[in-house]
Amino acid sequence: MTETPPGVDELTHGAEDVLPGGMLAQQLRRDSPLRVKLGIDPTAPDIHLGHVVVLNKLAQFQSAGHTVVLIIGDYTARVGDPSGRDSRRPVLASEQIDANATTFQDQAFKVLDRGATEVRFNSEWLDMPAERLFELVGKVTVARLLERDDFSRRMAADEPISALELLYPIMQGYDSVAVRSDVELGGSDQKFNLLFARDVQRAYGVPGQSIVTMPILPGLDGERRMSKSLGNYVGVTDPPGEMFGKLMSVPDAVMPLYYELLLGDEEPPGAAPVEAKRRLARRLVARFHGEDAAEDAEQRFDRVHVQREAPEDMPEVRLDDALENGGQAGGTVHMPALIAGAFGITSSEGRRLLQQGGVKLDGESVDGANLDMPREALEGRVLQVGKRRFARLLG
RNA sequence: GGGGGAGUGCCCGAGUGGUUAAAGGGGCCUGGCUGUAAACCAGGUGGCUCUGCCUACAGAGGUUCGAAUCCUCUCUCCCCCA
Repeated sequence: MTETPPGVDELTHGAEDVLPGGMLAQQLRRDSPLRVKLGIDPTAPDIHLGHVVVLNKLAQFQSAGHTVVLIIGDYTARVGDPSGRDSRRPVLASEQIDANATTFQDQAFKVLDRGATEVRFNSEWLDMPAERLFELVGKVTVARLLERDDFSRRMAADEPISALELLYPIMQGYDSVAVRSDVELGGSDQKFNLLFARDVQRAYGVPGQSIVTMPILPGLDGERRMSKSLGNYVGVTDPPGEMFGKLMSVPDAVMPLYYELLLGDEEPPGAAPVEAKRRLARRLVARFHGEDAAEDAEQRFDRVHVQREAPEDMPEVRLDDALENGGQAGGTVHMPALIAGAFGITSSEGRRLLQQGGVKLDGESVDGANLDMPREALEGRVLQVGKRRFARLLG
């Protein structure tokens, strides 16, 4: 019985799957650092906490001395991966993809060590002549591709599968060939793709990688996976206050997962749920914005939500700017238009909020019948919509 | 190549000539309760200079006093057969 090499337990801690069994441990016994791959398609411009789960794990490998290879899927983003989705993903415009690729890197390096990371764009090798593409595609069978869960399910349900989608796992697999990856990380929804890459690697006569998948982080709704398009995400570049607030709205039920996957820690035992959540929010904000910002964010939160006061800092809105057509003659301000201008909503929406009693001035509800108010009654006061939107009105 | 089916508001999904800005559900928003949790209750959810006006049921035409609903063409998607 060989000793388990140091590191393997930690490196697989929290993982959902580590396959094939025992392989990673074996790889770790080698003297040379492993090449650990992560592919990200820049389909949305922000990295959120869901990505962080995997990035954390990657950072762990990195600090253990392994080489992280971050692949920006600028080419595959044009293909569209349907994993975990019911419908096909729209193909993005290239300019959009390129722009996303840039912000993606910056954000990924909030978790990873930039100096120790090899960044590659997969257009580098995937943008190949048709002849070579045929060679690649010729190495795999449709049957093998159709083993994937959602493909077979969609086949069975008579739902469409575009040929392009079939290409996706093949290309992702070729990434592994191109960068000679020893290990690939990903979310558990990527399991098939990561395993499939092994086939592609072997078809090219190189050793197959081992794979480590991480559990999927639920979003702020506590139900569905965290994703930008579902709007249930916390971006790593969200401002401290927003990040704190969003985290405080996480359902209790998924809090243990947040602790586990994002902090690699247990929820503090015996703490009241609010307290536990507060610490979670505090720690995560500190991680991305620093300790000071986290403290400010918490104080601001208390002020607004515990003491129910207006925050100290809030956007300032000039009455004239908010009212494109200016106030009415006679110094009256049309409230729906003001609300719309101040908070970037439509005036119809502003009107509804007003009529439903959701609008306050200096903390006092505005009578919904007051569609027009004298300008003097507004200048210098704090306009509030709902619980958390504030603006200071300036003449 | 042939045949069949479908395109409705953020999403799903009713509606098949007249109180239809369009049932119902989901989501979301506001209010209540509260811990910006869950659950629950109430209201809202196209736009606007709002007791009214404008724009909307894939797109363009047409029939009609009147169309999301009927007709024509176009576009898109799905299925089956080959």
